[in-house]
Amino acid sequence: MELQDIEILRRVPLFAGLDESQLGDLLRDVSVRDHPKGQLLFQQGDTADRFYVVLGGWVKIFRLTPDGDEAVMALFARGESFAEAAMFMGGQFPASAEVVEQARLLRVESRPFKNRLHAEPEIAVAMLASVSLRMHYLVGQIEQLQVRSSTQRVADFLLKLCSSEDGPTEIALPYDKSLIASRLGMKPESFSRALARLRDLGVRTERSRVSIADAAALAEYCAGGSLPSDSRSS
Amino acid sequence: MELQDIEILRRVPLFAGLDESQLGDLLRDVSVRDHPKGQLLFQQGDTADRFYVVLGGWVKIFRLTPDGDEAVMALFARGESFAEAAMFMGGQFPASAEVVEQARLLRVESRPFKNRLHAEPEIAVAMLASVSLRMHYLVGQIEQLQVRSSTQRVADFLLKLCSSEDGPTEIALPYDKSLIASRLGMKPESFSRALARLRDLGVRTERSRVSIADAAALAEYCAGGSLPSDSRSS
DNA sequence: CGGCCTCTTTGACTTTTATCAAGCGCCGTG
DNA sequence: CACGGCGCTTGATAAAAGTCAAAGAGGCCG
Repeated sequence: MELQDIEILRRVPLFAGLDESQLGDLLRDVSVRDHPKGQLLFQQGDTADRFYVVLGGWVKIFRLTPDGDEAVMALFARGESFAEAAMFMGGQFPASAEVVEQARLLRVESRPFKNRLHAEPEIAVAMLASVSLRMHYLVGQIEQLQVRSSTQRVADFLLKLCSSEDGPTEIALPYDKSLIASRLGMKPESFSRALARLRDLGVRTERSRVSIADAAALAEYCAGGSLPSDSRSS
Repeated sequence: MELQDIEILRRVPLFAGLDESQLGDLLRDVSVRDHPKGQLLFQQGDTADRFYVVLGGWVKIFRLTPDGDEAVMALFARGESFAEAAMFMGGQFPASAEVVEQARLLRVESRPFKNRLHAEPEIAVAMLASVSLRMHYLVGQIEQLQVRSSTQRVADFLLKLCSSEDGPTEIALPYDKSLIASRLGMKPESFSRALARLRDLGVRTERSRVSIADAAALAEYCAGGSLPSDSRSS
């Protein structure tokens, strides 16, 4: 468990509201491990006795259709937790999870975690606080879908992918572009065009490799900046 | 506390995951009251020692700007809870709340509620379960903004307003149309046009009164149906 | 009663994204 | 190595919603 990991944990809604000592207590019972691409974390029907937080890499949640091919239900990236709802409920995992790209995961076991909540109900209350807050925020976002343009969403996605460094980077798309497009709520065509528009900001793509010349410029664009070709600026 | 109230409570994320007896335990410490329009529930800065669930009517959350006029931050309708994040955190309300339209509210006091969570941590775990589940759902909705059209959102809004009866109804808009539009994430012009489009489905509007000839038709349209004028159907 | 102000509606136009269609390139297989 | 499939890109077009502008409708106040 490294310092950088803690910073990421603080951004996970479940843990965001905990104070130093509460977080420390919880972390006594968890493990952090790196997982190779392709590893199966759990399968649909397994006992939901744990949940995970992604510290790096990618994990996909999927189910197998009767036809035998898989339906990807969700993709989780750094800073996101998954399977905690199943764990809290205490049944079985409703889907399977597989590491899509070499991933660093925090694993929280149900037993010690729930024991901790019983011993320190304040932790549960703090979690409810931050999760409630986050939920209201999300509901507001949904109702006012005044969100960002598709190009901004793609830029945001790329930024989350490269390890939050400012300089030039090269990253690998963890998945088919059409799947990424659907995760970002747009059609593959729109995704492709968005990438093309970002070329003006120093984003080159070749196959599944993307090179980013200036992450800071991307970040500024996400935050409301305009594309270089846009003549009008505020 | 009437049977109908319980049904609504079951739809509130915080309570959705509780079993019969857990919910019963919690309800021992709450009160249900009808509030007249205009009543101030709490003011920014008050101690956050309670939260509410809307069983009927409307409540607005607002702050006063330095200029003296109010900025509405949120509107809550039946089936929504508010101020629980502030209560869990235990500080002060960050904004004020006022009854916009004669409202029936469930009021939950912090002290007995938190005592209950301490006594039965299982309740906290169940709440975390359903809130987590809901959060994942919301995140999915946000990422894939393939949501519904603005007209469908308006239809949905109207349905939530009329007390879920099928027959013809007449309802009063609780607020300026431009404010409702912003709550629904669209411009006032789009809201107006959406209402115009719904006329084909038996929705008449006159001032702030809206009459719905056939709620079932509206519901079907929300669920993916098409407008009568749409020639193509699936 | 008249004038003004705000909210609402309507119209014309622009922007954004989906849709339809075609073409390109990589890659595995025969 | 040619073929065919599949994913990706690109172009043209259409639908949806935002923007700008102006007109209509109530309500409030003098």
